[in-house]
Amino acid sequence: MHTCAIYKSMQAKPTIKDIAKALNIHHATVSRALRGDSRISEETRKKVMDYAASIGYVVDQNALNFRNKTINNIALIVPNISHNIFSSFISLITDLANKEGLTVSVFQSKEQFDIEAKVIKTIVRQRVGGVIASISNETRNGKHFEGLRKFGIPLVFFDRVCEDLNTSKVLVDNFEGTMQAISYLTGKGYRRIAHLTGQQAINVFRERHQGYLKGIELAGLTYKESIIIEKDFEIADGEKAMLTLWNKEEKPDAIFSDSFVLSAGVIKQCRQLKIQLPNELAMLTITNDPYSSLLVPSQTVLEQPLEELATSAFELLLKAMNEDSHQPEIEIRHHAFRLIERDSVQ
Amino acid sequence: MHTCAIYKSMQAKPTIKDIAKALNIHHATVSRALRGDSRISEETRKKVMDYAASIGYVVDQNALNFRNKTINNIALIVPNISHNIFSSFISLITDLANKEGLTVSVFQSKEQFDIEAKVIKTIVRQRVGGVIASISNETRNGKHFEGLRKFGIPLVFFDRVCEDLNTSKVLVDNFEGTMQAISYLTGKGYRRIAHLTGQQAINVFRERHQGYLKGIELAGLTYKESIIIEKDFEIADGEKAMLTLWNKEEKPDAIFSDSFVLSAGVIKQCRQLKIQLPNELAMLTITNDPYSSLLVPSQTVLEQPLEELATSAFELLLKAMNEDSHQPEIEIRHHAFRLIERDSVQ
DNA sequence: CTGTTAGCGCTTTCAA
DNA sequence: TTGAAAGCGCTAACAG
Repeated sequence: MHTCAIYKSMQAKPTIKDIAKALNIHHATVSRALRGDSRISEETRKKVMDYAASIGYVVDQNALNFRNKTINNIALIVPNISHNIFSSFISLITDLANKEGLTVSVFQSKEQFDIEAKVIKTIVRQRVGGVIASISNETRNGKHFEGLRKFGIPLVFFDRVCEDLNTSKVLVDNFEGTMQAISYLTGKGYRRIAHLTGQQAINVFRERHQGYLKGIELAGLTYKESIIIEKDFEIADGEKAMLTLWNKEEKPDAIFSDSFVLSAGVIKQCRQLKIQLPNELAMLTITNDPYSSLLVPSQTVLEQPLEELATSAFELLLKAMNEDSHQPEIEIRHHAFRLIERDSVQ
Repeated sequence: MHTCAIYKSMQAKPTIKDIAKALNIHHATVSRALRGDSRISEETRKKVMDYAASIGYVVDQNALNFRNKTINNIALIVPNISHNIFSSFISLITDLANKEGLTVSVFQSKEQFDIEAKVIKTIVRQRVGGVIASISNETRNGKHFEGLRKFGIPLVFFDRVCEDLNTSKVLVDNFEGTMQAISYLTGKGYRRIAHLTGQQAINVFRERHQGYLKGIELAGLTYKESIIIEKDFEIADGEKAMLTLWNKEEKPDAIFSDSFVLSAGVIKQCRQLKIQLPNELAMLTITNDPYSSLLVPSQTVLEQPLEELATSAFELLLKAMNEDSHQPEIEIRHHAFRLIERDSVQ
């Protein structure tokens, strides 16, 4: 993200001075008229408005922000824009922000720490009003986010967070939700539940794994098999994981998967191995992917409450942006998963 | 998108004047030192750099852009951020833009003309450097884009375009591609191919439908059944369309679907109707959805070359942004579909 | 090599 | 009700 290529604006845009000159009044008067200042006479106001419209005057938000030291945009950092959970989140935040007159700049870390750090530097330079972020798989601490704090740029994390940073956070109740999901499975009679998850350095995966272990423990079971995928999930990871599990002495009777993509891989592998789903193997997936219901069998899922997450994150960000103090009030919100029963569990 | 809520920046940030004062030099010298102007002595440069780093100085991009009348961001308007094709496109454009030191603001029309028009007004105010857009289903002409031209803001359309606007465009060869796809199907022996498509006012759907008709004609067939979904596609639309087609006197032996979502609905309905796929019914889908291979049967698709589209769109935008003339050179690029054979056609 | 000055587009005192 | 002047952070032209 170098900065050599910055582009000249191509065209002289009309300014309030142009209007002022044309109407033989002072540009401050024009400014006031355009903003509907009550001290300006109706006559002048109309004259200014009409002329402004006729030449296609539009206020320069850049100059405005510069002059007023205001800011009308926020930044969103996600690991991967094109992943459904994040694009849905971007969509929700964009709508909320636009309603408030805020513009949204999106950035992706591509799950890489270095890119994330670069993005943060860019964001500081841009003087955005605030940042909502979900960290990359490689991120181990939040030092690179400190630049934001130094510049008083509010930061709210969602889902994947820097636990060492004292900022507002919006979290999904991974531990609780996973534990309950496991109880749900054991309640249905499943006894050998395997867990497909991600890097344990990331809060969400660690919490889910702990919830899994707790759930197994609570049910008094002994079978515990976890496969931890260290990189970004791909379908092939699910396929491989399933193969590994099925080649073991004791085969699972249920898969608890932390990702739609992994589940898709599992299903693919099951087709290969002629495993009957859901008869021979139940599946429960964490995801809110719109296509989970299209898989065969349609997936029983633990749905992340994306709308609540987005609303909370945006609320907390706005609150922080509106606070005067340099020590913004920290708030951590938890949202519960929703279990959606479909055909992959019987 | 009202504008009442604009936020004050919370904190006094160090400026070059602070540095100048502290070091007893002129702020212009600081400015030059920071930018590595060769005229500044190594000693001064180092002093400035060190002090700047020590107080955490970061240049104010806002002020920079204002002063230089430069712009370092572009806007992206899509119908729906969370639709895979668009989020993938956003992802690609974001990476290309960031490499050039440009920031990307995303907007979505939600397939609504009114929102699209509002978004464009916002973008003009923001004085972005350029716009890449794909229009909403409701958009019938490009008058609301004229504001951009008036301000010399370059505009490049991709995929869904305003045909009345003389701007650069990046298109998929819908007519050609569809025609070839139909030939592919007829070559495989299919004789009753139905077409599921969208509003004929939108270039992509109209072109595909024309390609479909041409393909049928070329094969000397008589069966022609099209179902046109007027709104944003949903799974239920695919289900309903399939039901309608199957209830007709003459049933199709192949479905040519303009959307992954519609195909998903078709498959769902086929399961309901106990139609054997692909034996009783072949399917060919236009999409580059990463999950088309996960459907059962995995979908033979006409893939949109998203990377090429994004690269082209960005190239054309950059070119337009770099041109001095007020009459930018218009370029229209076409990209071909790629046929990916899977199991839904035998 | 460095300082001076002016100004980008806009708003906000202060004055009239 | 309007005008005049100053200044946000930065750079560039000119001078020294």
